[in-house]
Amino acid sequence: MDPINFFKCLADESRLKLILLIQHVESACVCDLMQALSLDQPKTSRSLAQLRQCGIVQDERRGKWMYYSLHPKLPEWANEVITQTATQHTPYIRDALSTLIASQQNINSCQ
Amino acid sequence: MDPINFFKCLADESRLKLILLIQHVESACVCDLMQALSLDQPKTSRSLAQLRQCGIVQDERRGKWMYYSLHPKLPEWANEVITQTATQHTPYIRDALSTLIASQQNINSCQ
DNA sequence: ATTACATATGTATTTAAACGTATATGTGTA
DNA sequence: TACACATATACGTTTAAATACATATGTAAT
Repeated sequence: MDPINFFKCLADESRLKLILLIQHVESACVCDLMQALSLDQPKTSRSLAQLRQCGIVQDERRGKWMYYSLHPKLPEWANEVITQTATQHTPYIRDALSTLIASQQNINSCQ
Repeated sequence: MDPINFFKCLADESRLKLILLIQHVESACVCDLMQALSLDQPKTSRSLAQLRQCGIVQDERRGKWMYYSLHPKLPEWANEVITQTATQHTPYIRDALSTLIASQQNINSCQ
């Protein structure tokens, strides 16, 4: 994991919020994430792709949906950076996070 | 300290190395830093200015020289991010760090 | 096989960041 | 006051990143 590339990923509002959301909920599908952050579909997908290429997240297909989670092989220092950022910036994603959790609990989510 | 801006600062090789060097030696002047990293003067100065504006470093004039150190009011989470990065990336700055330490010990430094 | 839906990618354009060069500021010294 | 040195900033140019819109892929259901 190249530190420059890693920090570039965190240096963008959409990507940083995606990371923080994903680390809070363990795993989330693209449609729920784009809704929670009010992002359009290509932007969400591209942002997640960049995080995936960098090794920050992994994806997993379940039927039509792609689920993203933090990459299990994320180096400890990177994990620590994300955790520190998450604990200090909960307000920063509060609304998005409750939207996300709500739609995950909704059985009609991603209909 | 805005996290996006903070991570933008870390997302550049010169700036990240400057931070890691400064963190290791407590305080360093611009001429020693530019030498250690083989950067030209305007680039070094600009990079440090950006770190200063973001609140990551502080500067202090001593005669003709400007000395930079980590900002004492750096939030704990940011400090932790820098520390984690530093401990995991010592090889990344090893050569520059020994050059820097050598020129700091040299009485003719910054002549 | 066709259609609908979820997600990914291509491409052209806009926007922002980095860079190089020149110049300005600020300090110590002759 | 004039000069040399250390550092900072201005400005035009290049390079890279972000964005919008269109289209492609891949899956499930009819």
